[in-house]
Amino acid sequence: MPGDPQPNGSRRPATMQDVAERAGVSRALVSLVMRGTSKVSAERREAVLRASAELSYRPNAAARTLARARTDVIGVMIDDLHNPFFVDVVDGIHEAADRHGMQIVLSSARRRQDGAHLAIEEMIEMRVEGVILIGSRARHSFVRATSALMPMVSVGVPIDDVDSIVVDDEIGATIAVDYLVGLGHRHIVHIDGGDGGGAAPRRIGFFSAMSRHLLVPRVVAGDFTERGGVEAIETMLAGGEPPQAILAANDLTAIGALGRLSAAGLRVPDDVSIVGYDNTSLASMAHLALTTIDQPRVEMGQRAVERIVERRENNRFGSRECHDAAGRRNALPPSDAVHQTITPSLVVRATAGPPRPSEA
Amino acid sequence: MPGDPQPNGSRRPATMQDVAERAGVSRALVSLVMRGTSKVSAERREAVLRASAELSYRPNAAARTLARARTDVIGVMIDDLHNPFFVDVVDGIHEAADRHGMQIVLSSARRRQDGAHLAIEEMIEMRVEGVILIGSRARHSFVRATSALMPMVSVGVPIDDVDSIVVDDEIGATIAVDYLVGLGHRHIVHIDGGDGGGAAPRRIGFFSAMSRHLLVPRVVAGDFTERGGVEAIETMLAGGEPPQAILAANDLTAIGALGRLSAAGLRVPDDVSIVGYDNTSLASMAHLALTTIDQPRVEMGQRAVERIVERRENNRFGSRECHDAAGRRNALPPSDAVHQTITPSLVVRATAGPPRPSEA
DNA sequence: CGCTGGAATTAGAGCGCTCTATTTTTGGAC
DNA sequence: GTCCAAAAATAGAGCGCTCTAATTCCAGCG
Repeated sequence: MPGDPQPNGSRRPATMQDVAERAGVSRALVSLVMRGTSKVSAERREAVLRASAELSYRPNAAARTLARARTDVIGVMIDDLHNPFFVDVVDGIHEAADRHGMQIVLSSARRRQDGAHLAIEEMIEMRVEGVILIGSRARHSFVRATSALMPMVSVGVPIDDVDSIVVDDEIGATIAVDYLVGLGHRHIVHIDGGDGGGAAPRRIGFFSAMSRHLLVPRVVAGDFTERGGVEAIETMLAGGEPPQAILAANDLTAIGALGRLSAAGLRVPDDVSIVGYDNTSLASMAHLALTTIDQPRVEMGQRAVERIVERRENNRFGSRECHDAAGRRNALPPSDAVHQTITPSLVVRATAGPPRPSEA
Repeated sequence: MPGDPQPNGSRRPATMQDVAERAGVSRALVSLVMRGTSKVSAERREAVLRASAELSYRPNAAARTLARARTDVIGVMIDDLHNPFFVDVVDGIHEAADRHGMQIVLSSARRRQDGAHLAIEEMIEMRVEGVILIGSRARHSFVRATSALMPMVSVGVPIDDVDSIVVDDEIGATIAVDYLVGLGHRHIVHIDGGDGGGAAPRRIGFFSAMSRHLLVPRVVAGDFTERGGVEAIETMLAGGEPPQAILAANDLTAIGALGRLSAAGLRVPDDVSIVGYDNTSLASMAHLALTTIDQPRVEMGQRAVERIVERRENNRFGSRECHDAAGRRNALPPSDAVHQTITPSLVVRATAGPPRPSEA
C-alpha cells in the first residue's frame, strides 16, 4: 500500500491521491489545503492534515512546477564558495528573496568557466525565474545569449547588454589615496592585482588620484594573493627604498605586506601606513585591524534580487532579436540592460596614520 | 508560435513537441536524442539537434523528474557558507558527485535551526536522492525522522541512528599534546571552545593526554573566536603566569592568542609555543604559519557522497518503523546507521618549538 | 416548500517528459 | 522477388500536481 511504511524498503512516497483517499475527500481539496487556501471547512482541513501527517506526505515539487509552469525560485551561480566576498553577497540575496517570497538554489562554478556554463544550463532546465551570477567567469557572449531567455543579473562583473551590479573600484582607490594624502603622505605605492578582476580600475583610480594631487604614482606588481604582498615588500626593500604608505589591491595582499614589514622590523602604522581593499573578515581581526575600502556586499545581493523580481513582474527581459512580419531578423534594438554602480567607502582602523615627521 | 522569439515578451519555452514537429519526427525520437541514445540514425539525430538549437530548446527538468521518478541529485545542506571548514567539505562532495554522475543542490541553513529544517523539507519535496548535512543544527529527532524517508548523512555532527562522518577530536587534541610534550614542554594550557561543537572532545583529549604524561592540565575559557584567544592570554598575563605552550581550541582562537602575545612582547615560538586546530586557510598564511591539527575535510565530503550512493544502490535506508500483519507498530529494530570516524593529523609549521632551556 | 446565491467541493483536462510495447523500415540471405 | 531478424521510429499511457469550470451543499427567504 502506498505510503505504508515497509520494514526495509524504499516505498513509493505518498501522493496527493493517497492523502485524498485516506481523508475521504477529493484530490483537489487536498491541493487547496496544501496551498493554504481559506475556502476549506475547518473540519475537512483537519482531516486532510491528519491524513497527510499519517502518510508523511510531501508535495512533489516536480509535479507542482510542471502544473504551475512557474517555480518562484531564483538561481544563484557563485563562482567560488571560498571567496568570502561572494558569500556576503549571497547573504543579501537570501534576505531579499525571503522578503519577496522566493526561494534560492545555489550552485558553485568552482572557479571554472565550464562550471559556470553548466550551472547556468542546469538552472534554465529547472525553469528558475531568474539567475544571479556572482563573480562569473562565464563567457560574456554566453551570458548575453541566455539572458534573452530569462532575467539575469551579474554581480561584480560588468557584462554588456546584461543587467549588472558593480562597485566603482576607481572611486574606491581614489578614496584611499585621498585619505592617505590627507594624513600627510606623499610617497604612496600601489601593490596592484595584476590582471585579476577589478585590478585595472583600482590601478586607474590610483593613478588618477595621485596625479590630481601632483604626486608620483608608483606601482609594484601583485596578484591579489598574500604571497603577492610579501613579494612586493621584498621588491621594495631590495630596492633600498622602504615604503612610506601602501595601497594594496586587496586585503589579502595587504596582510602579506603587513607580515613582511613587521618581519623586517618596520612598524605599522608608525613607520609605514597600509590601506587594504575589500573589508574582508580578515581585515577586522583584532590584531590586524586593517584600514580598508568596503564594498556593500549585502546590499549588492539585495539589489540583484530586486532586479530579477522587477524584470519578472514587468515580463520584460531582453529577447533582443526582432523579427518583422516576414520573419526576417532585424537589427538588434538598443539594450535595456540596467547597470548599477555602487560607491565603496573607507573603513578606518589602525593600519594607517600620519607619516613620521622627518618624512612629511 | 512557440519557440519563436518575440520582441519583448516572455514567450513560452519550446517543448519537446515543438522540436519534434520542426524536425519532422516523433516526440519519442527527440527524447532519445536528448538522452544520447545510440539507436538513432545519424541523419535524424542531426535534424533533431538542428531543430533543437534553432528553438533554443532546453529540456524541462520538472517534467523529466516527474516522468523518471528520480533525479540523480544530492541535496547539500550547509549550516553556514561563511565557515571555510564546511566549504572544503563541499569541495569533496562536488568531486565525488561528479565521479558518480550525480548533481548537487546547495542550500544554506544560515546558522539557524529552522533554516536547516526548511532546507531539508525543500530537498525532500525536490525528491533528491539523498541529503548531506554539513555542520547541521537541526533537531536530531527531526533528522532521524526524515532519514527514514531517504538516505541522509551528517558531516561533523554525530546523530544517533543516522549515518555520520566525524573526526575524532579527542585524538586530535591528544596528538597536539604529544607533540608539545615531545618538544619538551611540561606546562601546557588549553584555551577551550566552551560549549561550541567539538569543544568537549578536544578538552577531554587534552585532559587525558596530559594525565597520561603525568602533567597538570590547565584550561582557560574560550569560545572559538579570535577575541576568545585574546582574552585568554590576558587572563594568563594578569595571573602573572605567562604561558609556555598553548593548545587552542581552533585556529581563530590561536590567532587571537598569537596577536595578544606579540603585543605583550612575547615571541612565538621562542617564548611561547602555540598549536591551533582545524588547519583553516588562515593557518597557512605566510606570516602566521600556524602549527595546527588538520581534519581531512575534502575526504569527509567524498565519503558522505559514497554513503548516499551506497544506500541508494542497496535501496536500504532506515525506515525503522516495523508493522506487523495487523498493522501494529513494533519495537524499533536496531539501527543500521554507519558512523565513520576519521583521525586528524598534525601539520607542523612555525608556531611551536622547544621551550627555552631555563624552563625545560 | 421551492428558490436563490454564495460557499464548499469536485471532475477532469492538461503541464512536458520517459518508457514500454508496438509498428515500420532496412538489409541481407535465400 | 520473399522472408526474417535487427534496427529505427512511434504511439500512448502515465508521472503527481494545479486550475478552471462545473457541481453539490446549505442556509435564508419569500
